[in-house]
Formats: sequence, C-alpha cells, structure tokens
Amino acid sequence: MNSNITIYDVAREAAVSMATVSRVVNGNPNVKPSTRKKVQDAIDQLGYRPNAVARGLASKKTTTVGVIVPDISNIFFADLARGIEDVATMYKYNIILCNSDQNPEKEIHLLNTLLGKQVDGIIFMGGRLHEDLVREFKTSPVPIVLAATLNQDYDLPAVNIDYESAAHDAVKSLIDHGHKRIGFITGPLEQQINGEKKFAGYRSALEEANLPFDEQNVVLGNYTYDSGMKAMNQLLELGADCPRAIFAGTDEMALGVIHALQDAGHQVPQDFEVIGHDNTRLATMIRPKLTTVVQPMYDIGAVSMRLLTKILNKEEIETNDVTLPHRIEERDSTRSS
Amino acid sequence: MNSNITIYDVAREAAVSMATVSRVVNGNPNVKPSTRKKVQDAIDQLGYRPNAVARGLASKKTTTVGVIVPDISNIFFADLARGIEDVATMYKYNIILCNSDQNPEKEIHLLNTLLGKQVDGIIFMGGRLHEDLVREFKTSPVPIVLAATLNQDYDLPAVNIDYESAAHDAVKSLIDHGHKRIGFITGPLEQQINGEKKFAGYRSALEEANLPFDEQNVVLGNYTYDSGMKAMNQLLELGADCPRAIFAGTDEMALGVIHALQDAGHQVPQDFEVIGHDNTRLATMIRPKLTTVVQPMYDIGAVSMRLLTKILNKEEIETNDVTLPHRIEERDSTRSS
DNA sequence: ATAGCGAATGAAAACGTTTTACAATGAGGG
DNA sequence: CCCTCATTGTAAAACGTTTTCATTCGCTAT
Repeated sequence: MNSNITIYDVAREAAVSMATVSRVVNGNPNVKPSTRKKVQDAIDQLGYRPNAVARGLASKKTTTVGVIVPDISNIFFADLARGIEDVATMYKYNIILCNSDQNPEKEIHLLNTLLGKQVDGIIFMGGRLHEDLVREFKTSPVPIVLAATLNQDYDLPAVNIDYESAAHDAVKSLIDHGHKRIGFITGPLEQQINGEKKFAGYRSALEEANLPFDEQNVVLGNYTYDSGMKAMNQLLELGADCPRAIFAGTDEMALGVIHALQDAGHQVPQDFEVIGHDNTRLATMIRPKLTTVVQPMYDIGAVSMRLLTKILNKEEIETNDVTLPHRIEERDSTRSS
Repeated sequence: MNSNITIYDVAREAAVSMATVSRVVNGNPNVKPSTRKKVQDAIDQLGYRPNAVARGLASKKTTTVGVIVPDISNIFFADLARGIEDVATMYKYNIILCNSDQNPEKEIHLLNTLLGKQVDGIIFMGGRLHEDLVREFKTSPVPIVLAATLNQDYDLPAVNIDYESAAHDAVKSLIDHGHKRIGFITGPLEQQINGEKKFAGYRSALEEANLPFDEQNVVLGNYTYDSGMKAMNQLLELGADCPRAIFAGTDEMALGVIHALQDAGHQVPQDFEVIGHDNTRLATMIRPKLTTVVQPMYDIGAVSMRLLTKILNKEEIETNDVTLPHRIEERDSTRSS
C-alpha cells in the first residue's frame, strides 16, 4: 500500500521541496509551523513511511545495534537480551540478534556481518575472548561493549559483576555455617569466569578461614542440569570425605545437585547445603528453594546498552568498565544464618 | 580500518569497473576466472566489506527479517527464536528481534518500524491478533508468517500444532488412568489458544468418555509458577471433590501444581497425577519428572522461518497453514499406562 | 580475411534519503 | 527607500551499491 511512497511524493502533495519534507520528518526547527502542518497532513494522508535504508545510507546511521550472544535459548542470555532490548527501544534503536554458540569462527563471522550491515554499535557476550576476535574488536569502526564477559587486560568497555568476590561470599557463607569441606561444581575452567574468577573466590574464602584446599572437592560440569547431577554423584563417592556444602557455578547445575542428593536419600539443607549462582527463575521452582548468588542479568543487559548509547552520543563517561553489585539471596537450600 | 573502502576503491585497485567487482562479490558467473581472481585479491588486500545498507537500497532486499515476540526472556519464546535464527542463518538472513509484551499498540508500532527498516519479511508471535493488526498485516508490502499464533478465519501463513487435539490427548490419557474428575489449569481464556483450543480439547475428551463437565474443576492461571500453585491450592479446597488428575496449560504452571501438592503432603503420581504442556526444559528439572505435551517450540520457529524463505523465494508451497505433530512425553508425574 | 556470435566488461542510471550550498523572501534599520 | 540579515525554501550532490543496456573482445565458421 504505502510501500512505494517516497519523500518526493509527499513533497509534491504538500507543494514543497523534498528537503522541507526531510526537515519536518527529522524535526528540524527551521520550518514555518504552517508549512510543517501542511507537510504533516500530506504524510498522514499518503501514509508515508520513511525508508530507513535510504536514510541509513545518506546519514551513515542505522539506529540499529548488533547483539551477539552464545545462545538465546539459554534463559540467562534471554534475560540479558531483554534488558538490552528494553533500553535500546528507549533510545530508538533496534537490535539484530545473533547466536554464536561460543564458536570463535562464528563470532568473527557474525561481527563482520554486523559491521557490513552498518550497525551503529555492538554488544557482545561470550565465555572466552579469542585473541583474533579482540584484534577485530580493536579495529572496529563502531563501538563494542562486552556484557557479562570478562575483559582481562584488554580495556574494552564492559559491564559485569565481581565474580571473584561473589564466589568468595557464597563460599564464606557456607564456611560460616561450620563446614570444613566445601564442594565446588564449576563450569569449564578455560573460561576465565570459572578458571580465574570464581575459582579464585573459592580458594580465597578457604584460605581466609585457614581451611585446606582439596582438589577432589572441585568437580567439573558444563552448566547443565545433568552435569550437576553427575558431579554431585561423583562427590558422593567420596563417602565420609564428601563435602556437605556445595557451591555450584550455575543454578541449573545446583538443581542437578539437589536432585542427585535427594535421589540418594539425603535431605537439603539438613544433611547438605547447596548454593547456586545467577538467580535464574529456576531458583524458586525447586524444593527446597535455592539459595543463590544473584547476578542481575537483565540489569547487565540494560546497563550495557545504556553504556553503548553513551558512547554513541559522545556523552561523558565515568568509567568504561562498570561493575554491578551482587548479593546472596538466602532461600531454603541453606540453613538460615 | 576498512570501513571506508568502497567498491570503487576495489575497482581501481583491480583495474576493472565497479560493475565487475559487484559481479564477483555477488557470485555472478559471467566473469572470467582470471579477472575474478584479480578482483578477489584486491578485495582481500584492501579488506573490503560490502556495505549492506547501500546494497539494500539498490537491490531492495535487506536479507533481514523482523521477529516480533511477546517476551524473549520467556523460555518458550527464546526457544522459538533460536529455531528462527538458526534457519535464518542457514539462508543468510539476519533477524531484528522485538519484544511486544503483547501490547496491541506496541505490536503495530513495531510492525511499522520493521517495515520502515525494509525487512524482507516478518515472523510474528502473539497471543491475540487485534483486528487493527490484522488489517496492517493484510496490507503489508512484505510477507508475514505467524508462529505459534492462532489465525482464526484470517488466512495468514502460520505454523502451529493442533492445540485442541493435544489437550484432548492429554486429558484422555488421564481419563484412561481411571480418573472421573480432571482438573484443568489454564492460561487466560481471552487467548484463543486457551479459551477455544485447549478448552475444547478438554471438554471433548470429557464428553467422549461420558464424563460430566464441572466448572469448578477449571481454574484460571497466568502461565506462571506461582499461579499454578495458587490454582492447585484452590482446587485442593474442594476437599473430597478435588480432582486427582490435573492438566496444566503450561509446564511452569504444572511445576507450581506439583509443588503445591507436595507442600500439602500429597504424593505425585500416587495420589495425584499431573500433566503439563510445552515440554520446556523445566519438565526434567523437577521430581517427579513431568509428563507433558510436547510442543516443539524450536521446530515451530524453524519451520516458520523456512516457510518465510519459501514465500520470499517464491517456491512452491503446499499449504500456508502448517500443523506440526505433537505427542505426549510420559515421565514420572503420571502413572505409566 | 571476416561476418557473426556469445561471453566478458563497462558506463551510467536508479535506489530514497540527508545534507550542503545557495537563493528567495521578508523584516528592520538607517 | 535601499541595504543588510534572518529566515525559509530550493536544487543538487552525496551515500555505495545493483542493474540495465551497450560495447568490446575473442572465437568459430564461412
């Protein structure tokens, strides 16, 4: 219907030039109210809808940002994406969403696709920043911000929580309940967030309490429910040495842990205490309800996007590397302190 | 770095015309292999990246499709979105993702934004199709397909499962276990999928077994875990009349139901049987594991996108309105038949 | 040789805007 | 009443491609 109506048609209808139409469409103040109205009427009558592609070509702004996530079907990233989208909408941006599956080649390919599409900026999430990727980031013609993604020595804009301190707090709370042995069920250690941050927090809490570090108490998972169960069962095989307090790297693994315990006839939190990480909606959908470290996913997304808009608008920025607060949500999988 | 290199630069570097460069970039076969290589070398050397916006303007194709979902942070839509994105990628499309929150005005606004951005097509999800929206759909310059969204008399392309039959099957399986009273915990009845489809399936299964319909056995929820708990507790107040078999409209509500029952000291499936709907990942994260109707969300997304590509490519299409198969996944919240 | 032909290449228009440079109009000051 | 400045409007260039049409090139068949 109105798909082939151009600014020129509007100009003719309103008996002005296309530049004038452009001015009213873009809210330029240098237009006499009477002509503004005339033009607006013509627009309404014809059902004119500006062609954003042509606009993007002429102005070199697309009001579109790219978002690269590992997997949108993961509740964690879905929440993040929602935060991003909400503030994007607020600032009149749209988002092009891409799934990388954490595949380094795919990540680079997606980056190039997005740059080809002339996005105004990019928000990136991923477990590990391959150095090739970082190189591309550095030469990107548009700003890139990392969301819930560690930055190590590269100084890219990023928003995170302090994972080390969060893990520390979680483990410490367990220690405070009198436990001497604390199990740690973690995601892949190659990922900085696990291998460096959370792990460091785990160890430092132990050290602080003068508790020995014992390798057999840390078990590898892959973030899934099943891997959580499996890891807990492995811990259970330790028999009397089995830790009676578990810190799981994600809520989903924590659920697996709890069910593995219950399947083995144990009571949570009476026999075993469990604490998760992320505070996904899962946490309240299990009995006992899961005590967990809250990582504000939605907020991280929202703040990332806000940071990006600040960069795009060349607003004053206090710091490129923002750290959001975390806390522990006490529920029923730990004994109340 | 390579952001301001144009096709013209490449043409100069390779000593050919820009038309020839365009040909090799687009894989046009009418190029002598030797010049193709010459051009390709120039492209690689300069790091040329075609400007998709300019391309879109000239060709009137953006290789971008719009996706409107109620809420990406809902696991259900996240899964769907992943299905869409995967086949979009397969066909070289990108997706612009928008959240509508099922708000009719927002839906229309998003539609217009997407059309303004010249997307090649749109995939839409929503609980209820407001008639204004349908009118816009009908006059859309680009194809629109509905995913997991009922179409009633309008004949828009759509992909769904047969919700009525799925509900029927679920309720029948409960009846087959000897239950005379079946509880139905449903989402808002204004939504066609609940008020017409699932409800009709519930009633027809009852009728078929010559069981009376009793209004007090159907309770309204709003899809959430909490509303599922609440609904079950309401049912429990019926005392001896309380149905001992429950069909919940979503898995999340089913989890609420199970926990409400367990909190009240009942055993599932010994005392009460529960069956959910959707087969989200939640279904295996509860004890007992949830028997549920599987609605293949990912597949619905994938098939929707595939349908859209078929329309875009003007491929032969058997039917505009595809119905995917459903089935019941028997797990531990029902007694094995 | 050369006409004829298909394949390869090039020139230029078109896509729908924004933006720049400038022209016309109108108002106020001397 | 003329000149100067704002103010408002106009024309046209740019944006970076695709695409159409024309031209050139390199052969084959005569």
